[in-house]
Amino acid sequence: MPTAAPRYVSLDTKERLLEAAAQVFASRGFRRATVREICQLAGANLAAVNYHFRDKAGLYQAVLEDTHRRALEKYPLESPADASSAERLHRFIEHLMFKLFDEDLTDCRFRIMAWEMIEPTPALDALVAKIIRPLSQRLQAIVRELLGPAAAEDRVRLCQLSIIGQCLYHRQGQAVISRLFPEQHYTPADLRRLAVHITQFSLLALKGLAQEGEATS
Amino acid sequence: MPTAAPRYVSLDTKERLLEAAAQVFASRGFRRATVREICQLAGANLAAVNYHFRDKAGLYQAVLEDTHRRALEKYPLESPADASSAERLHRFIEHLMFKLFDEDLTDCRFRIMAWEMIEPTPALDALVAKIIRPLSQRLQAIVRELLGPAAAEDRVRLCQLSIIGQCLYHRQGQAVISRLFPEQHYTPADLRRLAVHITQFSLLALKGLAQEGEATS
Amino acid sequence: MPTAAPRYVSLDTKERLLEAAAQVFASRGFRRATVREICQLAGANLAAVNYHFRDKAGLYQAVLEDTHRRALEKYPLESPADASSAERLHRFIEHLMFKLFDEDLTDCRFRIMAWEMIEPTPALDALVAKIIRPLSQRLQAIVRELLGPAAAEDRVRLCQLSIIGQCLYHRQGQAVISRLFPEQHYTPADLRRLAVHITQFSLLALKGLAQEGEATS
Amino acid sequence: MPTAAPRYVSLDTKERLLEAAAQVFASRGFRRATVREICQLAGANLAAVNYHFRDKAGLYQAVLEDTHRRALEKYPLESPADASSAERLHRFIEHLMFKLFDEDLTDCRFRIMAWEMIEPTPALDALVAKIIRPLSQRLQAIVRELLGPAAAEDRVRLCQLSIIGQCLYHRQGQAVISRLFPEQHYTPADLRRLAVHITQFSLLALKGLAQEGEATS
DNA sequence: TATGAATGAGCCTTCATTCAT
DNA sequence: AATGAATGAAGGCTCATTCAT
Repeated sequence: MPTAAPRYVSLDTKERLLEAAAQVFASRGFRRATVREICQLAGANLAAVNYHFRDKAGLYQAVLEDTHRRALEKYPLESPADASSAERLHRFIEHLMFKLFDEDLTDCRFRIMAWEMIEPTPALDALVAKIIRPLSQRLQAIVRELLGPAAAEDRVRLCQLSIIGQCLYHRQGQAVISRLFPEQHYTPADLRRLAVHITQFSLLALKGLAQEGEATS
Repeated sequence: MPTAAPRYVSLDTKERLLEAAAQVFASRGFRRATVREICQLAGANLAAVNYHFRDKAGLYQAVLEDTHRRALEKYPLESPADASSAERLHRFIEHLMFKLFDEDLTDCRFRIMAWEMIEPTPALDALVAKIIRPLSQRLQAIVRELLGPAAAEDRVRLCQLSIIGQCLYHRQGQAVISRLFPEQHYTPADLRRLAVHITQFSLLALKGLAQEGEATS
Repeated sequence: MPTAAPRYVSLDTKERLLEAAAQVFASRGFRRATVREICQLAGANLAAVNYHFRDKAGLYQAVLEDTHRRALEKYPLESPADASSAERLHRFIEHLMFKLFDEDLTDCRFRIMAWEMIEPTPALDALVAKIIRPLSQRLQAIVRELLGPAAAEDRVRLCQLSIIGQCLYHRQGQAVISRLFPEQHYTPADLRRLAVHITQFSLLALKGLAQEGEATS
Repeated sequence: MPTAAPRYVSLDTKERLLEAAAQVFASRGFRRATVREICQLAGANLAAVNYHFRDKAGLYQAVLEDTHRRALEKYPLESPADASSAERLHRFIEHLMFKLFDEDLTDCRFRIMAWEMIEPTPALDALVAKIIRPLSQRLQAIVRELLGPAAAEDRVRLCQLSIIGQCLYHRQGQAVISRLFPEQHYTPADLRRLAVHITQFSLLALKGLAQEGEATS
């Protein structure tokens, strides 16, 4: 009778690989990440990636799935429908900002997504379907509430893109921003302030557009 | 009767190389671009890059300089100080949007810059100094006018970033946007509409912030 | 019945590489030696050098260390302090001559050093520290004994260089020597004769200098 | 009637090339010298070498011939048979030492020869015939005079090699010598002192051997 | 006569992957 | 189940040389 207890021996390496890969993929993107660096960081053999995940691409896929699963466990789909739409917009933006600058990497989906935007891989379709579209729909609902039912579909979409754009630029444009404005930092306190600004900026714009819409109709 | 006009025959290879490089660098970034692909596209020998530009990095530098020079010829520095600040904001945004989506590649600086944001090269500092900072200062002046003299430095900066972010996202997030919103296109007409939206969105936000500022003081 | 003895099969490539590299480095020097030739001679893949030694430079380093280790095994540090200084000088010279012409390549350090003299690499400092300086000090002690305690530092040094020079020239000047004097060969017997000559030549000089020194003082 | 006067226009480039090549070949040897560096130093076009000398090898050949010709003009074959053999040995050694360390490069044959010893080129045979053998014969004559007529052919040859070896080592072993003995320099004064040492060392040895030879016979 | 331009061969290195235990 | 060893493809670069004026 073999040992009945499950053996977690080999999970170790696999898990370490996943963790190391998440880190490397998040900071370098898929293409610039090297299997070597990942294995080294994980203290694993160079061939371990191919053994456990068939492929560099397989590892990437696995990282995405793993991080998604973990994120769902950690942040169950919250839907505090009771809060005001303005409040919900603020929370959405703050959450996104913190994710984008989360050095902890327990959930690196957002940073990896930033890479996928620049150099998409075959994994992008799945990412969009599983992560981005749901987020987009939540944002869309908030924006629609704020614009009023009369707002055109186009208008809602463009506003949504305006909001997301403001957030993402701070992550993707960091190299430029830090050169233009060395005084701009990204401590948690800064991120909170930033979220407040973007929320305020967007709310004012949305309210203005809502009024214009009414006036027009 | 011999041709009196100078013959630019031998300039060809160098120019073809520059053009091909602009294209490849714009679509792949510096690191992923390969000298081989550039030479192949230009119909030139692999060693031609070394001969004419010393380096892959030298070629990159040359592309940036060449494209900058060409851009200055094509779009001389306009300064219609007579227009209203709102009008000037609109023109700034529209100009930026058209640049970001200029498939013509006579001026690929903006697309290359999008790459530099993600994986900066030593050329970034020069790019910031020569191209980005001047643009930033023009935008800053406009924003300050709209926010009023009482606005804090910080506020001006964040608003500027909010505006730029809205514009850039359409370029950098295209892979995601096209999946989320297949109906979103980027024809010249679309770009014009987009510029109008971003201008409107930002103006409303800026005006709102200006009023709040006054109320506070 | 499976073999109980450990199987060194997989050590082969690395060792073959070391051996081939020793041969090529000894005959071409570091710069002119090509990884290709080494790999071909070793029957190994071109990337094997990178795998096992990281670098061409790493392989070079490894060759030097390996050959040094092997040499120490083969010729343990002899210190027959009982012999006369003349006798010790003779042994020193003979040993050096044999090393310089050891075609066996189990110890190619001396031939590689001949290259390092011409085009030094970063490895030279270590070579001097580990191999040359100890030898030099042994020779210096012998020379000092023969010159007497009154001899100036300078004198000892120059005599040492005169002795080494006589030995090395036979190795480094071989291309010229074999053309000038086709009758000059380097069989073991010749080497022994050569060592006798150099010893005799140097002893006479040293004794003469010692007497002069006395006369002067 | 074309211009009768000879045109020295193009000689300039050719001469500059020869001079630059001498310098580069002397300091790097034939193989490590690059056409690029030579042309750059000469301020000439990259193709100039091939145009004027057909080949890198052709340029090398030309340098050797040119330098030889110049040397003959500058130092006509002196044969001061009146001086004592000891005196002539001293002059021979001092002359060689100065040549080996002549940074001026009007006559770089000796430094190039040092390279030919290490990595011979097809030019070596000619070098030996035209330069080295004559020198060798002069030295041989001096040595024979000092050893006396009874000395065996072998003995004369080995003594000759001992003398040359002492001289050459200072040039070829410089990388090692400067590490072992930082106090050893090669100013003209040092070279004179060095020549005195080597002469003294060798004379004592030769005299000793001459006496032994007499005693034996 | 002389040269800017172009070329092909070769070098070292890195990378993801596969093989053979 | 896991890994040390090995591999082929590709990348950037340098070099001596040739071509076309």
